[in-house]
Amino acid sequence: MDNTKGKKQLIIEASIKMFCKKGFHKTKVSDIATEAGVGKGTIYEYFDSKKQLFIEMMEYLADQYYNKVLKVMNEEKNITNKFKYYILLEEKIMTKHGDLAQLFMQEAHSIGIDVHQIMGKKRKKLINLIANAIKEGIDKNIFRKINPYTAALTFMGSVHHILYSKIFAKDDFSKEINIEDLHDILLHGIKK
Amino acid sequence: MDNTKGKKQLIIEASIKMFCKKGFHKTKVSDIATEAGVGKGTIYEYFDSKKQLFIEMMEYLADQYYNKVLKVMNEEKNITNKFKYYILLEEKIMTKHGDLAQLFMQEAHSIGIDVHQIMGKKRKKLINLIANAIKEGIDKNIFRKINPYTAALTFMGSVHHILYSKIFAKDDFSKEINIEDLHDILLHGIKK
Amino acid sequence: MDNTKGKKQLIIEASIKMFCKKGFHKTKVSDIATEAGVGKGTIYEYFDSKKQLFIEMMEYLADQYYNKVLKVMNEEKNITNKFKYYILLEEKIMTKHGDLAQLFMQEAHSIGIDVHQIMGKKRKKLINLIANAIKEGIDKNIFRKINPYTAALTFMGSVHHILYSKIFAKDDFSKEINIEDLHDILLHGIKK
Amino acid sequence: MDNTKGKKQLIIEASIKMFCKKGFHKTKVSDIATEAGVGKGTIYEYFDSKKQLFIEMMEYLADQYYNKVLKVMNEEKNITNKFKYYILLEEKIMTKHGDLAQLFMQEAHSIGIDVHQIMGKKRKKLINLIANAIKEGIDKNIFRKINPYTAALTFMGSVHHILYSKIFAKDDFSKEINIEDLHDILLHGIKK
DNA sequence: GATGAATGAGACTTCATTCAT
DNA sequence: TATGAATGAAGTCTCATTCAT
Repeated sequence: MDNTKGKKQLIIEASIKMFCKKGFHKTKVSDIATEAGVGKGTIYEYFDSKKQLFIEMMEYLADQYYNKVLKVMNEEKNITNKFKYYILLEEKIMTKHGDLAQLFMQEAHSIGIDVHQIMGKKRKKLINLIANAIKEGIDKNIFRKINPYTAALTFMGSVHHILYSKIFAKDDFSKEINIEDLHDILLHGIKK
Repeated sequence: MDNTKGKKQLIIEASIKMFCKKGFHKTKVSDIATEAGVGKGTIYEYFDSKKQLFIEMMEYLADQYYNKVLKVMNEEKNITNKFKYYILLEEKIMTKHGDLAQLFMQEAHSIGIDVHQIMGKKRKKLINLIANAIKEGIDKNIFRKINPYTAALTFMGSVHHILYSKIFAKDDFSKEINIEDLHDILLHGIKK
Repeated sequence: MDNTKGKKQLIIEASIKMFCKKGFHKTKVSDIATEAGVGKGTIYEYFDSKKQLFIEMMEYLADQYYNKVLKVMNEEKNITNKFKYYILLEEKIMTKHGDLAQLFMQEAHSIGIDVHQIMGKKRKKLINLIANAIKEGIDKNIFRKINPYTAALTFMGSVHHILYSKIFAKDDFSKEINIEDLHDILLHGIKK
Repeated sequence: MDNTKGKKQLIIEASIKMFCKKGFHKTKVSDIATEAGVGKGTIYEYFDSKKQLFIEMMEYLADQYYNKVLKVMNEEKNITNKFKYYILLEEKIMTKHGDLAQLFMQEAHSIGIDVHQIMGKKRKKLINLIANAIKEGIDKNIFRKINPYTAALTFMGSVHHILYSKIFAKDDFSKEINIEDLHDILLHGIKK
């Protein structure tokens, strides 16, 4: 269990904790080593560089995230509920691991990672997941005939933005936002 | 003309260019100085530190952005068109200055700036602007009775996310997204 | 009065104040300019460099100091009293302007000034002053036949060292030192 | 042998050499590193800053100095000889390591170290050492009943000042000073 | 003469990475 | 395999000095 795989995992988990807390540049490799309870040199046994560790950590997180969404989308059969539960899942993730969401968006450029290249495929899979649910809704005549990708991106973007506001920005009005409203607006639109 | 205000402005504009191109950490103070055509020390005549320069630059950009949105919202009287033009404005901004949008979100945390504290007020004003337009739509019986803040945040989040996808992520399907669809979905919702 | 000579004097006096307070390296040329109420550039009208200003300031102080000792030595005719008053003068100077004494000793080396070359002549004059008083005492058969220069240096060194202890070091025992003891020991020696 | 203690010692010794030669401000950390034969970064493994290195170096030197004086005072039993040998020791130290003495007095203020706080205890011990020898002389009825602390400070001050003149100032008359005169004057006083 | 905005050389310090053990 | 002492490249910031006004 404490074999090679175990130690790599240990380091990744320590890096999640530290990178989330302080960001990429303010986290020292030695911080991660201390957090993981290994020597500084050991990190370089498993990862080529700090940057590479960051990339692998991002991929690991993206996988975890995708799997959670996948589970929700597969388990819930009612179309509109799928979207409701997706929103609830996002809320749960962001409340518990919101700093991860920030990490994803924030660091890539400044590190000089082409985040689109790395995360692209995973993101594509995720969007497809949502878009397929929308397609299904269209096919079942529950949804209007709209571009499912546009709709998926719209839906995801709205959810992220609002939850981000609600959880981080702490505007006075953000507090009053409730998940039902969000669900309602996204499903029914603004217009009468 | 080349007075104090002029030189400070010069440096801010050079910093926009460099920070956008390389991000905060990879941009050297000397890079900005060279770009601005001034000496390295001159930067420190006008700004206490690199971090402070970044903050002032962000505030400058936020003002510019707000003023553009304000203009659109004030000039267009037709409610649904307001939102259409808002989307078009965002598309224009992101196409031309998309790297700015990335800057905003990306660097703050890693620099150790409390971006919410700094940008909070400006963000609040912007959300109010959109929310007021929605309120107006509700009052005129054009929009459904929804929470205007939730709607505003939903709207803005969707627009950003989709445009970001369209312009940066360059997914195969993102390319096919068109502004009309976005406008349609946001106004009419997904459900029939 | 506010002519060239006046302004140079103004700068020297400001430099005394600032160099004493913060030392050579921590005093900025602009500090001195502000203190003198002139522009930074003006300093360079009167002095070639910060270092040169420091040297001229030292010479100015050395003159002042010498003149005070000279006055005491000339005015008091009683030989042993000359030494008593010399000690009292030193005490007064060190209490009021002790930071000057520190300046003299401290900065020269670190600035890269050959303090001995600069201050040498003035120091020589001062030692001669004391040595001559001792010679006079020897001639008048009041003092033992000792080397007057050794005695002068002994005398001056003791006075400085003790007053320094008393005024700056603030040892528990230094407080109890009194000027009469010092005078007594230097005049009568330690041995019975 | 080349263990942690050894390397720290190595750096301290290199710093003595360089600080003495050029003073605090003109000595670069890289100078010390080169002199010690280590990398620049290694200095910071052992010392928090250049200033801290200087302080630790001062403490090290003060200890060495105290131990030498202690040895002389303990080994010589004849009271008046103690003072003779003390003078000879000081002469030896100042001839060999006179630049150290300058360092002590010169740099502290300009660096912003409270030298009195740091060196206070060590200085106190040293003065006690000399004062105790004087007390012993008084008890044995060899010395007059004088304040032993005033006498100790007088004695030490004189010795330093004269040796400083002799060794550094190189006055014409300083050359002619001899140790016996100094010893004689300090023990017998000036007055008949 | 007087000014102070502009300058850029220079030094401290950090920290990712290496490598001998 | 695991380690952490050693390294040195790199970048921010300071401040004496200049020079156009």
